[in-house]
Amino acid sequence: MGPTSRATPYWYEDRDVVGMLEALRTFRRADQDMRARLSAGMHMNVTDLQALRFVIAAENAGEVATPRGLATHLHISTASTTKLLDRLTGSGHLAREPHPSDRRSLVVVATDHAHEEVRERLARMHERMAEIAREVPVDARPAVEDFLVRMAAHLDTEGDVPPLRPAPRRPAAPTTSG
Amino acid sequence: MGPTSRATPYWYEDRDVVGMLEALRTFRRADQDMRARLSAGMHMNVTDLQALRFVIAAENAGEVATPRGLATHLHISTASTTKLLDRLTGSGHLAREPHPSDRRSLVVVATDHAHEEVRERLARMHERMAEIAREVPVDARPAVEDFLVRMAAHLDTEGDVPPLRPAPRRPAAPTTSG
DNA sequence: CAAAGTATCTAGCCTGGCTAGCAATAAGGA
DNA sequence: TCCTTATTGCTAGCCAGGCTAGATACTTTG
Repeated sequence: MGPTSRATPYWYEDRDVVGMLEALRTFRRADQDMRARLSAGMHMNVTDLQALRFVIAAENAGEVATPRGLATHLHISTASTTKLLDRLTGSGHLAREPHPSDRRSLVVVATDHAHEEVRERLARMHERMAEIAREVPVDARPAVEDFLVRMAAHLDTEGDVPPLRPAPRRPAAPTTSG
Repeated sequence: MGPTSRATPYWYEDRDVVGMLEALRTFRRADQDMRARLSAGMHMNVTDLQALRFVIAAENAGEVATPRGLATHLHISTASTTKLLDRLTGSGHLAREPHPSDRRSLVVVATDHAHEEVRERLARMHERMAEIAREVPVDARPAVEDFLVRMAAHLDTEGDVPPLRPAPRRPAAPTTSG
C-alpha cells in the first residue's frame, strides 16, 4: 500500500494499461454502432454495406469483384451471396456483368449512384479519421500501430476450439442407430 | 516530388497515419472473428455470449441484471430478450430469480458452470491482452488511449442521418396532415 | 383508489443466413 | 481429343434470431 522507491509503482503502470484496454473496447463499440447507423441510413443491412464497399474498393484498385470473391470476403455462402446480389442490384447499387474470361462467373460492378452515395457518406468520416490519426504525436505512432497489430495477431490465435470439452455433439456420423 | 529540407516530408507522416488506420481495421476484423469463433465454440450466438458476459460483469460489480437492462445493453427488444433468456436458461448458463423489490421484474443470474466456462475461456486471453498493453512504451500510452478514445468519440458522431435526405420518415409528431 | 406507466411473456411475422442439388463451364489427364 | 472432376452461380426450401402487437401483473402517480 505504501509508496516505494520506484518512480512509477506497479499500480500506476496498470492504470495506463487498463485505460488502453478500456479505450479499445470503447472504440470497438463505437465502430459497431456507427456501422449499424450507417447501413440503416442507407436502407440496407450491415453485410450488404460491407459488400458494397468491397466492390467499390476492388474497382478503385483496378480489380474485378466476383460473387465468389464476395462470398469469401464476407464469410457467407455463395447462395447467400446470390440473394445479397439480388438485393443490391434491386436497389440499384450493384450490377452483374459478364466475366471477360470465365463464362461460368460474372463481374460485379457498383453503379454510379452507389459510388456517389458511399463517397458522400464516408469521405468526410475518413478525412476526419486521418485527421485524428495525424494528431497522434509522431514519435508515438509506431507504438500505436504496433499495439493494434499485435493485439489483432493475438486475437487471431484466441477463441478457437475449447481446451476442455471434446466437441459435445456431431449431428452427422451415425454409429449405432438409424 | 524531390526531397526537401525537412527531415520528415509530408508523405512520411502520412505513412504513419495510413499505418495506424490500417492497424485499426486489422484489429476490428480480428476482434470480430474472435468473437464469432468464441461464441461458436460455446455453442451460442454472438449476442448470447455478449449477454452472458454482461450478466457476469454485473455480478462481479455487485449489481443485479434484469431482462430490461439486458435488452437495453444489447439493443434488442424485450421480446427478443425473453427468447434469449429461454435459450440461455435452457443451456444451463443463466437462471431467472425473483426480483427482490420489483415483483414485475426478475433478476438474471449466471450459473456456476457459466462463470467457470467464461473464466476458463477468457482469463488467458485477457491476461495476454494486458501483457500486450504493458509492452507499449510508457510514454506512448497516453497517446494510444487518446487516439482510441478520440476515434470512438468521432465515430459516435458519424453515420447518423444522411446529410442529404431529409430524414425519410418520422412516424410520430404529426404536424399538418392527419 | 383509479389511471397511467412499466416489466415480462406469448403469438406470429420477416430477414438473412444455411444446405442440397442443378446446369454450365473450366481444367486436367489418358 | 475426350472423359472426368472441380468450380461457379443459381434455385428451393429450411431455420435462427430479430421484430411488433397485445396480454397480464405489478408499480407509480394524481
